Amino acid sequence: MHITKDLVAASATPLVLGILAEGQSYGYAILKQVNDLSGGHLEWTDGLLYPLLHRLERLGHVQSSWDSPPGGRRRKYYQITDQGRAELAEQRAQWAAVVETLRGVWNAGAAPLRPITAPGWGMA
Amino acid sequence: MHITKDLVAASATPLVLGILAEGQSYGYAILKQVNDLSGGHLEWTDGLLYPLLHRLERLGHVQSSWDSPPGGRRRKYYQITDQGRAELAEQRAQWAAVVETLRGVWNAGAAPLRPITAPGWGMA
DNA sequence: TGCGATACATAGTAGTTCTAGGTATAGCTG
DNA sequence: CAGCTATACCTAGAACTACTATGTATCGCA
Repeated sequence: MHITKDLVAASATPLVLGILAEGQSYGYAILKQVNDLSGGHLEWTDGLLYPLLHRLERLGHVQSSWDSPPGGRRRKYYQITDQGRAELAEQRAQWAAVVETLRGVWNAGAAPLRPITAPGWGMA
Repeated sequence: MHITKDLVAASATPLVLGILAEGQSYGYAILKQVNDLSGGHLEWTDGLLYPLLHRLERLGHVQSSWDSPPGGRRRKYYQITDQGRAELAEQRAQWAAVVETLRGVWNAGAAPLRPITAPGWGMA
């Protein structure tokens, strides 16, 4: 399944912030993790991720620091900031609102009487 | 709550197709319906909707026909095509995949042991 | 020593989108 | 009937964004 550009764009920031909320990571690892977590549906390239990380840093949502161990490749580790956690909460709320709206439309014809409350979609 | 541009863009097509899947409608009514259904979170302008409807028509997802009753304003009614229904199903599947991925990330730290299967998110 | 994987970066094009403006009419109010 | 608001539709072009293509460098392995 190919995911449309718009959906990829809309989910990119919350995905990265969500991953970093669990612990610091670096570009290449995030890339692999997203491609893995999505079951291969989201096919991110590094050209998508690095500019996004730079933007998040510019906005103050993440911080970076280089790690250059003697016997290994240099990596730029990113960690989420308090401001980034606030942004993540905000994004989750927005996603919840939009998903709720979509479900309202999609379920209107299909199952009008089913009372639906999905788990895991509460506001952060 | 202000919804980001990207999320608005990503949800616009599935919303319109979803609304038209329940019956034909016209631009102005769709506009009101979306603003209403989203609880005011999605604030669409006509400048967003009309070009979108034109694009959907160009792609063959919807068909339009003018209605100009003697004692009323002219309206351009849109109805979904078979191809449009297929597209809607595809979009639902994509949304399900992305939402699933996001939930995987977001729940990882919060509730690792909860087995989650949301209702209403099956592929069309 | 050559290749694939790891790791990061960005210039510039190619594309999209949203603002701002335009047309027109119905219906209400004074 | 003049003026206003709501209804109803449309689009040019500026303003913005994102993705492709390309570049650098090192490690591990055969």
